[in-house]
Amino acid sequence: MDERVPRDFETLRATILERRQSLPKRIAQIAAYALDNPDDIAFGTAASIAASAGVQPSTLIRFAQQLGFDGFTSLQLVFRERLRERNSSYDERLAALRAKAEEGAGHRAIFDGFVAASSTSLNDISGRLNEDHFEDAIALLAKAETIYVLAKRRSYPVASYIAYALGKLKIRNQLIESAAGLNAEMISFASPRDAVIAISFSPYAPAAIEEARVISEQGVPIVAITDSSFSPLAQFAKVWFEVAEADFAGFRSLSATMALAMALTVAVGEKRRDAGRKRKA
Amino acid sequence: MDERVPRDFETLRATILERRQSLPKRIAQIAAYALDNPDDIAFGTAASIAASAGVQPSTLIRFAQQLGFDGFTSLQLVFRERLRERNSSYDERLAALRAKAEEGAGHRAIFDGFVAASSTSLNDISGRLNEDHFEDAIALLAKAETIYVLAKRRSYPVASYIAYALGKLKIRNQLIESAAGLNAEMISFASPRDAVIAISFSPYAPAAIEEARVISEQGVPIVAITDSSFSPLAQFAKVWFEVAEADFAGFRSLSATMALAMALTVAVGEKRRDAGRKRKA
DNA sequence: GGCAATATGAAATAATAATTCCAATCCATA
DNA sequence: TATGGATTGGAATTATTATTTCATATTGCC
Repeated sequence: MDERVPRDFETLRATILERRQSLPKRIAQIAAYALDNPDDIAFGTAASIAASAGVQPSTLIRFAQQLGFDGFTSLQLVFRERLRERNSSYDERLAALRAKAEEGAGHRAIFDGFVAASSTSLNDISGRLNEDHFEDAIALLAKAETIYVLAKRRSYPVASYIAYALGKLKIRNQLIESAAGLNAEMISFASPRDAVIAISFSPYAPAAIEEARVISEQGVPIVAITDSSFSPLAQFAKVWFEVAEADFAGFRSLSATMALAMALTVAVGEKRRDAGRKRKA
Repeated sequence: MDERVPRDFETLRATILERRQSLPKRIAQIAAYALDNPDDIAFGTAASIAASAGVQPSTLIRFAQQLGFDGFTSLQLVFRERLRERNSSYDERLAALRAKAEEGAGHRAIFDGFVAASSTSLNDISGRLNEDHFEDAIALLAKAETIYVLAKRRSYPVASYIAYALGKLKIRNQLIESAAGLNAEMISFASPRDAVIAISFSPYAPAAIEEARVISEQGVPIVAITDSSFSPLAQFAKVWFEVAEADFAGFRSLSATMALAMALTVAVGEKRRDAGRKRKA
């Protein structure tokens, strides 16, 4: 007990991670369990925790001792303290954030700001998603041969995630990228039997708008995700969604757009699976 | 024990308030204490709580019995459960949505699921961001000549957003992409005066890990965003963040990672501005 | 492959904590 | 103010739980 014993959870966590390599098998097992189920450690008895983790109570005590505690009980105190702090400070933290962000102080405030912006955006979209539009968009995309994904600059991350997800769902798709300068050719392959997911927010990237125009003139239906009815994207789209992302420090959140994009993608995948099943039956 | 015993904290609270008038003095005393210090009830022992409340342990037990519990222990369980639920209410909501989606309950459920997964992730990260690590990461990145951004597959959208934001903030950066197959060369330019933001989640893309290894061997400091202490990325990183993203329908949310990434980026921008101002003054 | 050091399992033991019991006190009512 | 019932305090008892111990197994090393 003369060594410096971790007194708060974060230190404890760090200590465990640091020593992980050198811990014996069973001790490592309980170490992993502790980090995964901190609540169980906080409330359980040595016997119950040991059983859940698949070890003997004595191992649990040895684990505590290796960390410098004099027994399981003192180790448990750290886990309990963590729960206490977490719950008591939540409301206070939220109030403090607003004040802090106002006076532009501290990096933590920046982080909290982005979290708040994301939460706000999610909260907002969950209340105003138009379900009819959503169904229309899914139907439209589900019958497409190839789904083209079109987005530039700020929206590009969303496009790349859609492309990734479509790929994982084995849905043919094409991300319209500008690297090789072959976008025009890529677009020219699109036919009315395909479909496009286009994403653009103010200030609308000119390239994205132009490509959307061209592709819609080829008769390819477009599902658009954009930020207002005045968006140039909306006029080219068969179906469009309005997503209002909150911003912080000059950067808008992408969380609502991401959530909508993922939902569209997965719903399309599901619809296709159902259609395939029906065709067989 | 045949009466209906309060099984959740809210019911218990209501019951206590209702009967408050008719309770004997000492019992009322412990009742007031319980509502004022629910955490103490959750964590303490009968003796310690009784002492804090200024009563005898036996009174505490009588109090529990008057409420219909068969002893202090069962009363305490309600207080403990309350602490647990505080943390897991989002999780439960998410679990309910997952179950719904499983049984094929409409496309709206899919959308709600992704929104819930994102909210959960944000909620989670806001409580467990390590501020010291955060500051370390900012300091490390702020003094880098070039910031390299490394992420593959699912994490790639985050990387592309970071690159976009760094660009807007006029911070020199290089996204390590695989399109042209020149990654090795790109990486070889990195020096210890640069820094890397690397992002990878289980199952870790082998290319990402390998590139992180090489670049760290060149002495370039790495800031990693990953999902567990067992991540191979963690071992190469100077600073690393654990982000637990909730998943839905097989796709994990990116919202927490995005929020952290944006906060890092903007904070680095701010730190550089401050440093520049100081130099001039 | 054999030996020492280390780790683990299981049961015995010690410690701690909950509960019960009974005498003392309080309080309302006659 | 006397009396019965309810309430309370505090110690005794019982239970639960943590810890220790020791025999057995495993691991690393020569």
